[in-house]
Amino acid sequence: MSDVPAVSHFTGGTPTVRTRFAPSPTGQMHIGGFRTIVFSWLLAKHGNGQFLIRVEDTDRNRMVEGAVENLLEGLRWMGITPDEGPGVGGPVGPYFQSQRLDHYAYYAAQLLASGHGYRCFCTKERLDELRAEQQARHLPTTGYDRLCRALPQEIIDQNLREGKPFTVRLKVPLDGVTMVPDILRGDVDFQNKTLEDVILMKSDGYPTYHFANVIDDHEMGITHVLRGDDWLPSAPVHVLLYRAFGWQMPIFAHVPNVMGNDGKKLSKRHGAEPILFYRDNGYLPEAVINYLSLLGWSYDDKTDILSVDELIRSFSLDRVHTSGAIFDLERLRWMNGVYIRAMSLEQLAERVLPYMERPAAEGGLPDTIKRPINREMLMRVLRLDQERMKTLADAAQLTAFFFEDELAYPPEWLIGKGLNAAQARDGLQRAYATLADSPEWEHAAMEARMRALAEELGMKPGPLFMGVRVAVTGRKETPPLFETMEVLGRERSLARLRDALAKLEPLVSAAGA
RNA sequence: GGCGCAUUCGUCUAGUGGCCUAGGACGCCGCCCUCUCAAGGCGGAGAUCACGGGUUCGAAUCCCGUAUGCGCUGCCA
Repeated sequence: MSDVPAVSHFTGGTPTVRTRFAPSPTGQMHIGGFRTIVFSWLLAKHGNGQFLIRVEDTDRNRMVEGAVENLLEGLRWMGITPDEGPGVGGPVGPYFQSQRLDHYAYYAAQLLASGHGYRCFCTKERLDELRAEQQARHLPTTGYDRLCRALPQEIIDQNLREGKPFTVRLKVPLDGVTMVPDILRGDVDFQNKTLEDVILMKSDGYPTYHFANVIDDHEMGITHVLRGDDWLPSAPVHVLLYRAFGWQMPIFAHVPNVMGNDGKKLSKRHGAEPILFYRDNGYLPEAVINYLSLLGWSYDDKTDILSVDELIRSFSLDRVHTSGAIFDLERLRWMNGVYIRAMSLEQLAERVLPYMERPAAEGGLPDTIKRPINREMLMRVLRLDQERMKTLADAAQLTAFFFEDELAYPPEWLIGKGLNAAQARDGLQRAYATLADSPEWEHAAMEARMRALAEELGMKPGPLFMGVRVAVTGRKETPPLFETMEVLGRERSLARLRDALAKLEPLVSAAGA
């Protein structure tokens, strides 16, 4: 226990920025956590440094299967590649705290020896009772009553001989002030008497967050600790620990939390979707990063679209502010649309294809449509629908009629505004004839002929076109009609018009009767 | 209850003593474009800068107090 563990302290030559994100694998990461990841990553990359992942798996009861893989998958999707961490390794590993137990034991012993820590033999039961009583009496100070802080050595020895389990607590100064230097908020002072003798080592030999994070950040050469501001209240404990070890502190930046619509910290309960939800729903990682980067940070007073390169180039802590931000899905959707519109058709086709080809139950095209989707056809379709998409997942709904064989829609839709059934039928009939006669299946020519037809019939183009639109697409909202028909092709368009005529006939009879 | 942090349009934000009768963006509304829906263009509503006191010739910006919100108060992280 007293041997120095085989650590490789970070000894990177030139001064550099090293940041980390330290998730505990207790569930799915949501977008709030990823905002902190984005900040940490951008800061590291901006400073030409490293960003690492360290898994804080010190709570054996709350471990969730697959949580680490899930996080890694989210990172991969976002295009954020940790320089060190699970899966990639690195010079200061291991990057799982459960594999660093010897480090914590070593430093715990050191703390015990130096008198900065002490063994606590109190049972969980006693602590629970203590807490219950404190709460019942509404005492101004809660927390451990420091019973074991001054245990006589004989008792300690005896307890040890008897094999009584113990925790190691930090011996917090009883008075004075501990200052937490936070680069975003300035110095935050805490009266030591309001601090608790927190547990550093649990009785199972695992460290608590307070202990492990300090040791690991030190050993891993972390220069900037970015974490949610919910950590600020326990930061003085960490400061005390750095001081007890005589280590230089990293720069602390307690970034504001991301909140849900209700103004409360984002959590599973507040509609905080796991990050992969956004992937599955057709959001682009570059848009998500852009959006997230602007939650608590800003570039200037007018810029809101920034590429990852631009973000890396311009990100800095002094433009991070300190109040919480509510996650606004509408704004993300808008931004996602901006990115979609900026893509080339080839890129868009490439990226949208997997979304369209997945099963209908997962949001893809109707299962009756054969996969794979014809690439060339897809590009022609996407040219028309690109500006109508907010997410990649929208494509299936938007474009399905281009690929379907049978259209289903209420026949009444075929009757344009201000028309009766017979007029609509006649218009459709003439439209069919006109289009069937078109020597070339080209949108401008078709439009010219159809406008002439409208004039001849004494109809407004709008209602006439609407009937054709519904006939050909089964929708009331589509891309420009004639370009749509051009893409759809002569045969299919005319066939759909014939079907529409058949559907309309009963309505005409009904109206006449 | 104790401790801490925060507080500019509904939302994200700009603003670090005079350029602010507070700017941009999302959303909303209207107009234009137009065969529908989008996209785009133009315009509009929307913030007495939480409130109250100071400091100052001058405050969203500095100080104090209050209120409200959020967070922490676990052998969770």
